[in-house]
Amino acid sequence: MPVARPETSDSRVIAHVDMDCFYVQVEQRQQPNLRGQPTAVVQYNSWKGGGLIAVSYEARKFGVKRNIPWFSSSMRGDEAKQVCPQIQLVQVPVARGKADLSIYRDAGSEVVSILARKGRCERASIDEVYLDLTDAAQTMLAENPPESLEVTNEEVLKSHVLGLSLDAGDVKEKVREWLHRSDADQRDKLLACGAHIVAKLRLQVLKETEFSCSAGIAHNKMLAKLASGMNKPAQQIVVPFSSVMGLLQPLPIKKMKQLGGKLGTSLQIDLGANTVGDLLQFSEAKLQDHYGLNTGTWLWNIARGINGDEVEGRLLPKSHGSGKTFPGPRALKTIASVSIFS
DNA sequence: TACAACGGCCGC
DNA sequence: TGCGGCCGT
Repeated sequence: MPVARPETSDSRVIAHVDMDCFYVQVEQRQQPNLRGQPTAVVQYNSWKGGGLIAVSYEARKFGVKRNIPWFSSSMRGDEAKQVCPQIQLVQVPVARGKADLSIYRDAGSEVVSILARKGRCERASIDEVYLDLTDAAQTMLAENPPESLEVTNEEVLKSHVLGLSLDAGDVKEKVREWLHRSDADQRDKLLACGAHIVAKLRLQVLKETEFSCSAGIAHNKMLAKLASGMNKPAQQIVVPFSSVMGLLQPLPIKKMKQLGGKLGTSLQIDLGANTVGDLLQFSEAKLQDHYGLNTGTWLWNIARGINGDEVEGRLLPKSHGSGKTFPGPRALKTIASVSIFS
């Protein structure tokens, strides 16, 4: 059996790119008069003004909230009008009697085609992309490391660095310091390169598509995804190794991807674990007893910020036309998450 | 409170 | 392989 790389020394560079209120941005590009205005995209407007599926940040200031209409309704078009009378409501196109999201899917493809210039892309949803920048970051570190850059892209200096103390002094200067440290851990240097690359990519996306996005840069998909949502819109954040436990420890268990449902509830009720940090006290065997080998190991790992999931390289949201089936992306995933014990 | 969705993933 | 449960959008 080949020796597996311990996940605890994971030095990949993974970005999670999250488009900002994407459906709204797509409509605002089409109708520039909507830019800067409180705007929401609704589908099925016949019942109480339609369900909100995207809300601009201007509208959010008025308390307009996104709503998953087919799931415990909270706010619909009529209600949005009440709290924000000037809100612009745009309807999702309808084809064959159903909401047709294809214009948004196509707009997402524009973004992916730009991101894919720098690394392997996985479309996680209509408006979210994972990007594996390991190779690009290693190349940059070898050939053009941040510490030797003569001119630094201003955008990367707007990055957030999780755990960086910002009590006093010039924030931008502290970020510059962190990004350009020559004595940093090698893994942090790779993340710094990732931050530079992502900053440029986000500018390029803005230039070519007019869409803004937010991003998280970390050593695995789980952490990158957690981070990308922390500062929206139009911002990015890096998660250094040293900040991982501080991020996870107080995090409510239900906020973790895959733990928002019944499994998360069971962890709270059956194990009394309300934060990710609470999971640390349970042995792997104990978690496996409760939830099976795979899930138990997965839980033990994520509590420690370990996640071996690969960026899969799916550029298209659906697999139509290719009759080709391949054996097992699943097997790989299982091996990755168990490998630290071998 | 359901009402009007859909795709990916997983285990059986 | 197909189906149902689960999960997130």
